[in-house]
Amino acid sequence: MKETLSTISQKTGFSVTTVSRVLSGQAEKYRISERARKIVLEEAERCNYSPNIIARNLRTNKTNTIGLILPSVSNPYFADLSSVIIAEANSRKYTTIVLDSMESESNQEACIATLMARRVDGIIVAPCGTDPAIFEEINKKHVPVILVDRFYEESDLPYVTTNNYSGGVEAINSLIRNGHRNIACIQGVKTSAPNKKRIAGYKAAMADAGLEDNILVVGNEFSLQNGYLETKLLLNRNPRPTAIFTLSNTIALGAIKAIREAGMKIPDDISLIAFDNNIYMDYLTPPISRISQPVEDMAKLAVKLLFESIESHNRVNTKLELAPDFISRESVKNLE
Amino acid sequence: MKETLSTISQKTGFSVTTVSRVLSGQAEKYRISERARKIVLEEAERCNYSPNIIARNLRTNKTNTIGLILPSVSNPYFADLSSVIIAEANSRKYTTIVLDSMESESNQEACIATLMARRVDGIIVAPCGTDPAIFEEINKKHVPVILVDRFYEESDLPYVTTNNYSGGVEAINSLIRNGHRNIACIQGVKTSAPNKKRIAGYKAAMADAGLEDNILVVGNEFSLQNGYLETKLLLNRNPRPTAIFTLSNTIALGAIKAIREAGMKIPDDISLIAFDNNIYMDYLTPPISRISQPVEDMAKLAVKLLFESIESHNRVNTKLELAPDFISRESVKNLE
DNA sequence: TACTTTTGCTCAAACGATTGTGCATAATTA
DNA sequence: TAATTATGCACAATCGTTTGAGCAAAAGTA
Repeated sequence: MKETLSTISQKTGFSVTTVSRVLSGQAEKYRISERARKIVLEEAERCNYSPNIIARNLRTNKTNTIGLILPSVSNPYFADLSSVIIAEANSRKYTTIVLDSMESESNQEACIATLMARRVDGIIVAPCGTDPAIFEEINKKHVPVILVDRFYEESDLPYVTTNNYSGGVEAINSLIRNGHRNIACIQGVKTSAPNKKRIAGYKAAMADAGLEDNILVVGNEFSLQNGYLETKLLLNRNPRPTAIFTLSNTIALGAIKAIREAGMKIPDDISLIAFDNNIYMDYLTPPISRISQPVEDMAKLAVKLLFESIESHNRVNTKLELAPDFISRESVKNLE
Repeated sequence: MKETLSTISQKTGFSVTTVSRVLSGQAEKYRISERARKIVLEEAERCNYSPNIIARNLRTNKTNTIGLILPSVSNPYFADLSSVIIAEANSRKYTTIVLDSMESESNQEACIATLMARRVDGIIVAPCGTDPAIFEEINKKHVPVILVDRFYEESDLPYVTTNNYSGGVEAINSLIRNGHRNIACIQGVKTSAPNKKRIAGYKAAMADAGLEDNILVVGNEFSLQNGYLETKLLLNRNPRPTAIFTLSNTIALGAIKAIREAGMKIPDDISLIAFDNNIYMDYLTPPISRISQPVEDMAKLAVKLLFESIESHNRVNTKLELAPDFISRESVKNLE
């Protein structure tokens, strides 16, 4: 492990330059003789040489590393996302540094500082907060930034997200088709763009059906607890909603907990539709109807955009919305 | 961002050395005057200086980075583990590189090569495969290695894991207390130590109850599909087991799927107990009795051990088994 | 006044790679 | 044979930081 170009140079008698060129595959370009190549390669093999990437990074001013900032690494949705991103980056010979902002803007700033100090070649982020300024500056002056899942509507930062509006519309329309009129929605972080779009879809679909007066949006966090508490309150309302639309998988679990505690059954006593997809949702009783985000496609596209940007040394300004899938299960009662 | 010690040196008139010492908090130690400190700090502030960590790493031969290799980044169990490890490392000013071996030894070797080339200061790994040699060599010659979850019985590499044996015993005893005699077990990767220990616990508890003849172990993968297929077969056996013990959460989901397809109900027609804990298990119908691993404690201890090793420049040889929790729910029928 | 100690700072090497340029020698051509 | 071109390699600078050693000038002491 103490093997360097210099030690190989000494062993073989060739200069560090020559050794470097052979080992970095530039032998052809710099006309290194077959003989020299062979000797150098054999010595490198023998001593198990592994180039010091730190030194290379310093010299080339490239780290072959990307940064990934997520609001919650352990959330299954983001765990899936990171899994795909890590794999995609890896297939391009890049390493990923995953950081957790824990839904806090100050943590997020610390994450950014870490990534900038480590001179990553690009950043993929599901941002928290409402101010795009810091990412815009980085994107303009330093390294490319691609937003994923969450984005800033007023900014021209590139992003890949689900078509959250149509997801909201689809969810509500399916409820309306089943005769529901009194549909409540439990939201997550109010200021996040996906949340806003889903709410917009919900409201538009309700309005289209002439149900403006029944619009009811509660909650403020993408968490189980939020789902639980808000559902408790919803179940006490008069009239009680016949259906609940939860804007995340965690909120859905909280809602289920509250519904059970009230001794009620899904879908007989109340219907439920959720955003997000997780395999376990099919194993709940009943399986939950849901709006599934194309996580793998989103992750792959985000990486693709990032590398376009890195390799071209230009910024992209692509904004992509991928269509969600509606997965119909048995958590919605037909009231007609 | 093009700000370096050298540019600050030029602006302020102090040498690069002095600037470096002020900015790295060594002013006291090297008797830099208050006046000089102030000037340098102000200039650094003004131009928004951020040290080039790559250069620092090269010079100090430390990267303040640890590597984490997992068999499946998206598996909720490992997602939880990585979340805690990332946070713990971060609180010690370390960055984590997460890599996915995808349960393949050749991938695992590639991961190791990546981490060594990047000169991480230490490695935490839930290894796959049965050969500890490569990790032993790294641990001996290069950087400290701590195993987590999975480990090698014959090796003296340090590890933190669950007491999988007692977990197996507890699961089976609880079934036996409920009158079960015909208990099948669906395992994961046969060669992994946790799997072996769980099986050993299962067999010991069965034997203690005089049920050697009823011992039945099937399966070979920590996956939903394995759980599904093996359960299909188990349900066709004669006599059919009255209870199934699945060695992971994914296997449990597969078992549930097969049981449902057969038109059977848990626990009325068959009982189920699983290894691993996930919040959604409480929301299944019925909630699943399970052996919960202390993921957070394991992660924190693994990080603690790693840093002991890094900071002391010595290897630790601690081997820790943490007691699992038995979470009793309604997936087990009392046959008596 | 002369010597010692402290203060405040700089020099220059080092970490390990990459890379533009240059220089012999060998091979080719005229 | 002389001029030209091709071949094969090495020199030395560079990336931005850290750090042991050293050296004036200022302050303290005798």
